[in-house]
Amino acid sequence: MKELDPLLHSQLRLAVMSILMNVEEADFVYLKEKTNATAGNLSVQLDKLSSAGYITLEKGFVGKKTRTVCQVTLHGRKAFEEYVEILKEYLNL
Amino acid sequence: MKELDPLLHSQLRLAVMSILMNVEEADFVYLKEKTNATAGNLSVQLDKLSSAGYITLEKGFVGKKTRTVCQVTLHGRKAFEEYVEILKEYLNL
DNA sequence: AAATTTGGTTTATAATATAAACTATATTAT
DNA sequence: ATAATATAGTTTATATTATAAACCAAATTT
Repeated sequence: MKELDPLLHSQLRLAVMSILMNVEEADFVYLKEKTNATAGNLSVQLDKLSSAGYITLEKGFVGKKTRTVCQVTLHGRKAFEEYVEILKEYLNL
Repeated sequence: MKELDPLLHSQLRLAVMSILMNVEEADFVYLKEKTNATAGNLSVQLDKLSSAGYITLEKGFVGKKTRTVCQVTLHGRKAFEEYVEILKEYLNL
């Protein structure tokens, strides 16, 4: 049996990636609401995805408020799709 | 987003359940080979699945050698199917 | 201007996965 | 016969991970 990418095989990171696969971009607040994660947890997991090159984090401002915008990269997209393929074998889909 | 059953959302336990969903029963040695897990890890994860009532463990003998036979329970089957349904939402399947 | 909210990050803790060490019996080689 | 190796696991220690709690800085409300 093939290994499931441990970076994606995590509840919250998978949820984030799943959302990002379907939108052009999403900001921290939106992801937090959608996933029901705490800010701390989300922050940590976004950093991991970013460090792996699966997403980009653009930390900017709206007026003087910070705004972190996330986007899935091509690399992240591929990893997600590969993960899905392997998972399908596990789930008999 | 719905929560993914943490008992199933684990590489090894998911692999075990996936195998057990497709066979009448499987023993420790078979599961170990199929999953490439170490004996220690497999032992621990089988106990967790068993404690949750997702599988049964029948520890018997073949001659004088121990043999642990595993089977998925109805409860386990339901949990697995529910898990798959929720996961599908994550994966857009 | 004090209190609260917003948008996060950092750090401490709890939970999990994993491997290493161990036990008991069985088999093989000397 | 007995020493060495293999088989079938379990127990325990450790590394990794996830999560929450505590914190920070700026903005908003009272």
